[in-house]
Formats: sequence, C-alpha cells, structure tokens
Amino acid sequence: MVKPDLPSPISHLPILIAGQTAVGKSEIALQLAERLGGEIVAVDSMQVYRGLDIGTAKPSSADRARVAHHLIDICDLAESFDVAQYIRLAQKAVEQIQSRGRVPILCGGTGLYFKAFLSGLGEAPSADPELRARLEAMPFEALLRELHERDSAAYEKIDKQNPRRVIRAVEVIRLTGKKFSQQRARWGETAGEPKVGSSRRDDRTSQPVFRSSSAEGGRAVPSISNFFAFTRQPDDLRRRIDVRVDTMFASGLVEETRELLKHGLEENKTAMQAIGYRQVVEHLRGERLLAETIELVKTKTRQFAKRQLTWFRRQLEPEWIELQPDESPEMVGRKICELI
RNA sequence: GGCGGGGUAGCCAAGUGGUAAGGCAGGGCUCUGCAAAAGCCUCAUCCGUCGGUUCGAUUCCGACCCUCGCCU
Repeated sequence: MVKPDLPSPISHLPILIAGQTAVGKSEIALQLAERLGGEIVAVDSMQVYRGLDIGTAKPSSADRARVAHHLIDICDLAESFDVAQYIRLAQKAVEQIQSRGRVPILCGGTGLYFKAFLSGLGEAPSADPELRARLEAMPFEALLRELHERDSAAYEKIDKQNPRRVIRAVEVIRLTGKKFSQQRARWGETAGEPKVGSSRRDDRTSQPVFRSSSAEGGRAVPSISNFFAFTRQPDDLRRRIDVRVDTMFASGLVEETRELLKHGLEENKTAMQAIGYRQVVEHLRGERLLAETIELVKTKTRQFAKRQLTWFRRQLEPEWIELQPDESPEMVGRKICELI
C-alpha cells in the first residue's frame, strides 16, 4: 500500500478525543480523520452492539463511508462485552491502522474505556455469569464478611455500600483463589501513562484547564498532547442534548426499540442500561407516556453528561477544549491540527 | 357573590404549639472486567400576606391575596 509521506513518527500517534454526549466530538473526529489520513476507533460501550443505532447516535453509513470506523457493531445482543475485550480489540485496531500508515483516532465518551486503554487492566478474570448470579443472591453482609476474611486490603478500600463493586471483588477472589487487590493494575502510581507504544504526553500538572483561558503563562512551548477532551457551556450542551433526543425519537427510536425487544434486548444487561432504550422499554410496558419519556431521556442524558465530565476531570488528564456554540467542526479540526 | 378544599425549596409532598420528613430536579463526588452502570454527599434560618393569642406559631384565631372545586 501507499506508504505515507508523513514527515515524522509523531504523525502516527493515536489521537484521543473524549467528550460528553452531544458535544459534537464525532464530527470533529471525522474532520481530523480526513485531514490527517486517519481512521476512527470508537470508545463507546454501547455502540459496540449491533442494532443499537438511533439511541447511541451511531455514525451514519455515510459517515462510515467517508472514514473507516472501528469497534462499532462488533457484538451481538446475545453476547456480553466488557472493558477487557474492548482494550484488547482497541489495541489491535490501533496497531492495524498504524501499520497501514494511517492515524488512529480514538473518539468516544466512555471514560473507563479510555482509562483502561491508557493504563491497562490487570490480570483478573472476566465475569462468570453463574457465580455472579449466586453472589447477587447472597446477603450483602455475607459478601462483605467474605471479602474481609479473604482480602482485608480490598475490604478497607472498597465502597462498602456499592454491591456491584463488592460482588466483583468476591467474584475475582473465588475465581482465582487470590486476592482481588493483587490482581488489578496499579492506576495510582502510573496513572495516565499511555500503553500504546509511541503515544506521548506532556507532564503538566493535572489541572483540567481550558486551553483558551490558560496555557500561556510564559511557556513558549504549548503543551503537546494527543489527548483532548471537549466540553461546552452547560446551556449550550443542554440545547444540543434536547435537539439530539428529539431527533432520536423523530427518527424512530421507539420503533427501533420495539424491534430490538424481539431480538433479546431485555436479556442483555449492558444494552438495557443504555439511556433511551431503557426508558423506551419502560414506556412500551405502559409505565409512562411518550411525552414524559422523551423528557426523561433528556434528563438522563444531561445527568450522564455531568458524570462524564466528573470522570474525565478526575480520572483522565486530557487537554481541555471548550467548544463554542458558533464554532464549526471544520474550525475545531483546523485548530487541533495546529496543536498536534 | 356564596360555600368548601388548598397555599411548605425549582417541582411533588409530609408535618408539629417549641423551632421544617421524604421524593424528583439541581450541585459536588467515588470509580480497575455490566461503566450510557452502580454507589456516596449536598441542597428551606423558613412554611401566601398582614395582624392577633401565646413564654414561644409554620402549626391556633382574624382579615386579606391567590388557587382548585361546587353552588347561585
């Protein structure tokens, strides 16, 4: 194939783009991909599922024809998926893209996937459905006691009010016979260190600063980063979320959900968690009127966007870029090309 | 116009003569194999207004305002 005429290895570095739902990151990723000769790798825990199209704002076939996309529609509703599978596939996708002489652009909103991709995951085994079902049926106190006995270090640190966490810890201990606390990647010390070979990051302190407002301060060399996070002013984002949700319903989210129900949507725990689908399923069960459901989906989406921001702020160290209402994806794309 | 119910946080809503439950929304946060998930914290110096009774009223009384329902 055509070897790239790109000047330096830096051009092959993956570019990471995180952002809240509806900020407009996908459009920008598309722009970047076209400018840099890149391919997009979705970092999205819901777009991996085939069939969840409208509600996950999956890239259109036109967009996918424009730029190659990866890690979308890779999983059937009958299958389960998790972070570990994700980072394995993402690693592979990135390498393949690079081997083609193209630029991997990882773009999405799933913070955990970014973090695991960057920092690794550890050796623990994946979930065991039967065991998990058994643990879920146990009294919570018994789980806590078991964790305390078999891994006091984990017991000390864990959120003892969060069943999900406790169950996973006990699950890993039972599955491996080893302590949970010894099987996780140590994110504390080496946090944020990119796994993907050549990826480069600056070492500024972790202040999530908006590029526009700071960055200067006499530093001649602007921090060079390949990891960006987009945000918008709350009102701006809210408007975009409203429009997006209205559009989803107008495009047939209810019909799509009804169809997915016939193909096992309710049996897939993860997919059933997806905002939009979950609420529509409830509506179809007669729990709520359509108009109320639409409003609810907007609220849930706003809350999700807020949690995403918290996650990105606290767990990741991206370069922050606040998108302006009047800024086009082209403008942002150009701006970022200058930054990298 | 008359009679009856009601006016408590952005919304819904409990409540007591002794100084304001809860839920939702909002804000903040935790986060390692279900993550668009799960969990945690926070949020009324004040109870329509003005008077009165009382040691003390959001709670009792009166007037007024607003509101819902019924009647004429």
